[in-house]
Amino acid sequence: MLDDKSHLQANFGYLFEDDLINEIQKVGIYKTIPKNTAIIDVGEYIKSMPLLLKGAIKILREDENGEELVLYYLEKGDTCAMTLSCCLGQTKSKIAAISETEVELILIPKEKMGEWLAKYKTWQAFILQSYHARVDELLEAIDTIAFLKMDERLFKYLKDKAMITHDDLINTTHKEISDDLHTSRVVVSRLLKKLENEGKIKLHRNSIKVIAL
DNA sequence: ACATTAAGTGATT
DNA sequence: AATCACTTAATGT
Repeated sequence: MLDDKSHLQANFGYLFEDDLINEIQKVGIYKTIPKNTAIIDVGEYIKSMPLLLKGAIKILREDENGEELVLYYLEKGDTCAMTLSCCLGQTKSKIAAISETEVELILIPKEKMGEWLAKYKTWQAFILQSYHARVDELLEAIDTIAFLKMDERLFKYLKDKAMITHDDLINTTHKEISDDLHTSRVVVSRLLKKLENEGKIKLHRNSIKVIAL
């Protein structure tokens, strides 16, 4: 097993005091999750809150038919705002989460949430800041859907994806992209072709190289 | 060689 | 921008 204390300190040490770090280490459950794994599904009850140490998680809205739409990504140092409201309100999750890369995280039992809010100022600040950041990202997602045309959305999607994986070579299919953007594969293929002709990307089977970052 | 899956394209709404 | 219908290309068995 890896030394999770040092991981914790590296990612959250500048935010939390030692006491809190120690307590997190004591009650938190350290987990490694492989790439492309469902972490939370719509309708599930959430029993613990994740602190992301490494990797990226895709957060998406999903309806009962499995129709989906990507909202935003979580990266290291983040936590999921939905779990905050779910933990406090005891409601079912209204979003789904899938690991985009291999992910390392620490699960905090939900009982500790409220306790730490009162006990540690740094925890309170972290939760508030995190909530704020997620709301901002949600607004950005809404703007993207409402004001950007499909071709712009697609290019933004590719850039975001390259960003979070730190790799300009994206391994995915047109079908997967169309699912994430909630459009059809044919549309994605056409627009990707256009982007390639504009010299912004290079297409291969099962992968896309982003050129204009 | 054949089947399967990914990607490209014209035509229509 | 979505859908249909079809083609072509790549890959697995």
